[in-house]
Amino acid sequence: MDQPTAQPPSLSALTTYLLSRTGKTARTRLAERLTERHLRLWHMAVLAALADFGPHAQRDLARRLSIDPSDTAKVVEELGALGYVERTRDPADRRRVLVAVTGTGRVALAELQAEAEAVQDELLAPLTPAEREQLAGMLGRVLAHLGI
Amino acid sequence: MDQPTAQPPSLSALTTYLLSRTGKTARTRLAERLTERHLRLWHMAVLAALADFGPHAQRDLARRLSIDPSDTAKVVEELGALGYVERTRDPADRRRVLVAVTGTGRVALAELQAEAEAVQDELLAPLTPAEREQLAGMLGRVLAHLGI
DNA sequence: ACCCATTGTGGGTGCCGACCCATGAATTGG
DNA sequence: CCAATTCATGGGTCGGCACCCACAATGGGT
Repeated sequence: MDQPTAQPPSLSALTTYLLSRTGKTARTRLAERLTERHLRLWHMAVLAALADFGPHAQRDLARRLSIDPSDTAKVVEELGALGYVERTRDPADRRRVLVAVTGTGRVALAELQAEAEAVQDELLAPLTPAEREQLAGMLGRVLAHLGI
Repeated sequence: MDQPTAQPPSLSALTTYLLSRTGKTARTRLAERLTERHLRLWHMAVLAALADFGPHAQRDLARRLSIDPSDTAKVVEELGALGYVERTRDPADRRRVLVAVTGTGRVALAELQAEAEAVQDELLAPLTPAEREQLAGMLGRVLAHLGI
């Protein structure tokens, strides 16, 4: 019966591996919930950036999130079709397109954040609240150190 | 000049996001080093499983690592071409192919583990040794709880 | 007025991971 | 001994992500 399903210890000993693995399931589970809404992770990131920092020229959006400008255009186009963002030509520099989140967009973002928190509760179930804070703090420091 | 590059706080507040992000860079950096050796992550996982648990029928390998059997065949084939594993028909059940790691394979695996540890040092640089232990412990518990 | 840089956009490529199906060889169960 | 099952394998699909180039519109500098 019981098929041996344990993971190789020589992998489990590597924090690189543990990080990659937990990160992947986090990403996958969140992505699944976004897919139900016909969105991908970049859509959420763009919405968040606009909500947090206000309207952006599309170029700046790309730079901030380090996405390819060409891909940014596609994501913004899709968000526009859903009514989550508005695009207007910058009157001062008519090359630029100013992207701003709409009310609908803010509502959608709030829902997405709720989804993310739900995933987080699933995932971090075995950790105490104090540990979750520690974890978040350490990950934050790691990312900060990477200049991300 | 200074382009605003800060990440949206409403994302950074989500541990799901932090996990996904750190996990991704961990995965990416390790994958880069593997690519230099014309390998991918699954190759390393298969080698590790064979080294830790001894020879496997290909099917069991697939079940243990939850890869598609078809993909397993391809990975094993590539490892075989490099001389890292040996495949022999199981005389007891000639449908099965027994896969075993070779001496060369063990050497290669050791090198890959060293690479992984190097990545780990890069990544976790801002953490104290005690914190790294905590981190590894927490991630281990999270994965265990997921039944992975 | 002219050249050059910037911006947005469309189109395309390549890689990877996950998946699925069909087939042939071998084994097992009734 | 026949039918159903298991295994390995080759082939293909699909979505996501990152990247790149070309082009058209616009703006800035001199």
